[in-house]
Amino acid sequence: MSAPRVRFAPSPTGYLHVGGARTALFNWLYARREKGVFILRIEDTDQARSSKEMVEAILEGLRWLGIGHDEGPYFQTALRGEHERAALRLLEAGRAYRCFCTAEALDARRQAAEANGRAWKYDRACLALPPGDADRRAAAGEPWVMRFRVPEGVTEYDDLVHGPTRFQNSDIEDLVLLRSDGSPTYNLSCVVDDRSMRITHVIRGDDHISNTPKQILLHAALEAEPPRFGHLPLILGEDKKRLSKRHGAVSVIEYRKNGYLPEALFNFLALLGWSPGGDREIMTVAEMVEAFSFQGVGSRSAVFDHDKLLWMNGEYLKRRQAADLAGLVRPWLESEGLWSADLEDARKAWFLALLDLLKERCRLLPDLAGAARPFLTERFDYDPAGVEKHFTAGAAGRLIALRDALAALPSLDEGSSEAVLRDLAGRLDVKAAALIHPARLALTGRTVGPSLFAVMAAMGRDGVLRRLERAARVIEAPAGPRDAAQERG
RNA sequence: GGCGCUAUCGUCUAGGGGUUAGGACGGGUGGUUCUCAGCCAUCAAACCGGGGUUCGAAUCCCCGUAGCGCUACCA
Repeated sequence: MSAPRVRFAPSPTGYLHVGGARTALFNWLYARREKGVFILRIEDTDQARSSKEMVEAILEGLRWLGIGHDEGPYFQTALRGEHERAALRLLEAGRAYRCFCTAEALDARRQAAEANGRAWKYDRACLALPPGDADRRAAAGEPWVMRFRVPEGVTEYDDLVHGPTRFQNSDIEDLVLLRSDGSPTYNLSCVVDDRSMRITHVIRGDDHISNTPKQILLHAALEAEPPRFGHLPLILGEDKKRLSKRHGAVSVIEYRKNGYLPEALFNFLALLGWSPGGDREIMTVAEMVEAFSFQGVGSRSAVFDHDKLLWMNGEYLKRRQAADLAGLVRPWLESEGLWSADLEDARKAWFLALLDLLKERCRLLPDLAGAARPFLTERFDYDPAGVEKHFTAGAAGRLIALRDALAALPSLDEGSSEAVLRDLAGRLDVKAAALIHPARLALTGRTVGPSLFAVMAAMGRDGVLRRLERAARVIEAPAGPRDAAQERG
C-alpha cells in the first residue's frame, strides 16, 4: 500500500479551537506514523463568515503546537472552477438536477411537515420536472440550485474508529451542490478536493458522520474510489455538552496566552480519545508517533479536564531546562516590567539557577514569573493571610535580630545562613519556625516556596537585609493595610 | 420527530469470556519539618438497566434507558 495522504480542513470562520487542534493532531500523528503526507486545506467556501485573520490565526495555532503540514495550505475558493465542472458533469450525467424551489417555499413546506409531526426531507418536487422545462426556466433567468440525486440503496463503510457503519439512502436528502448564486457547497467541494488531492484517509470529528454517506455517494457518482473515513469522538465541556466558548478557553492561542506549553497541550490533546495502551501518559512526540494507531482511538466523546491539563503543564515545566524557561517566561517578566537585559548576560547564570529553584512549584509560565518577582524587585505584596499569621507583634523584633545576625556574614550560602538562624533562635529561645515563616513572608511575600535558605542564597545578602528591614517597618507601622504596596510611594 | 454515535471510578482511560477490574488527574489521610501548591507513602472511588449465549459475562448478542451529534442554498 502506498503512503497515506491525509488532510486537516478547517474553515476559517473562527480561531483554531482545541477540537480542531486535536483533529489536526490525529491526522498529523497518523501521517507521521505511516510516513504519509499531511495536507492543510482551508475550507473558505463560506465567504461571508471566512476571514484572512482567521486563516492566520489557524496557521499560528498549528505552528505553535508544532503541527507542520507537508502540502498546502490550499484554499478551497481557489479550486472553485473544478467544483463547478464536477457539478456540471453530474448534471449532464443525470446524477444531479436543477431545483427551482425557493428558500421561502422550502421553509414553508418544512414547517408544515414538522407541525404535523412528520420528519422533513426535501420532497424532490423538482426532480419530476421534464428536463426541457428545467432548461427553459434556467435560460429564462429563474434562480435555481443544483441538487444531487441520491440513488436508492444502502451506503456502508468501515469507519476507522467506529467500525462498519451503514445508512439507508432513503434517509438522505437530495443535498444542494450548487447554490442559487452558483457557488459550490461544502459536500461537493470537499469530495472534489479530496479526490483531486488523492486523500486516502479522511480523519475528522464525529459531527461529520452524517456527511459521510453523502460524500461516499458523491465519490461514486464522480466515478472515484472513496477514501477511508475515520470519525473522532467529540471533546465535551464539563457539562458533557460539546466544548464551546461557554466553557472558558477553547482557542489554542488562548492557551499560549495563559502560559501553557505547546508540548503539554499536544500531549494532553493526544490522550483525549486516544490511548497508547498501558499506563503511559507523559510522552514525547516521537513516542506518540511511534505508538499511534486507530486501534487505540476510543469511540466515546471525552470531557476536557482542565485540571489534568494544568497538572501536565506543570510536569512539562519541571522537565524544561532553565535555559528554555528563561526565554519562555521573558514575555511575562517584560509585561510586569521585571525584565532586564543583564538577565541573559551578566546575571544569566544566577537567573537560570533561580528558575531551576522555582520551577518545581509552578504549573504555568505566569506562576514562574510571579515566583521570580520578589527576586527581581523589592516591589511586591505580602500575602494577606500570611501577614495575619506570621507578622505578629513580636515578629518585627525577630526579623531585625535576624537581619543583624545575617549582616555579620559576608555572603549567605545555605549552610551558614541556616546555622546563624538556628543559633539566633536558640538565643531568642524561640523555635526556628518563628523566624523562618516571617522571614519567608518578608523575603518573598508568600507563605509557600522553596527552602528559606535557598531563597536567601538566591536573593543575595544585601537584598535579604533590605527586605527584612522593610518587613519589620511594615509590621511596626501603626495601623492600616500591611502590604508592600503602601511602601512604594 | 427522523437518522446516527456512545455507555468502566467525579474526569481521562487500561483490560475484551475466569483479574483483589490496573494507571493518571482531582479528592482524603499520614509522613517529610521551615512552608507547600513540592516530594514520599497510603485510602476512598467504576463495569447504565434488563434479558439472553455460556460451566462462567464488565467483556459476546438483543432490548430498554440515558447522553451526545446531525437533521441549512454553514462547514
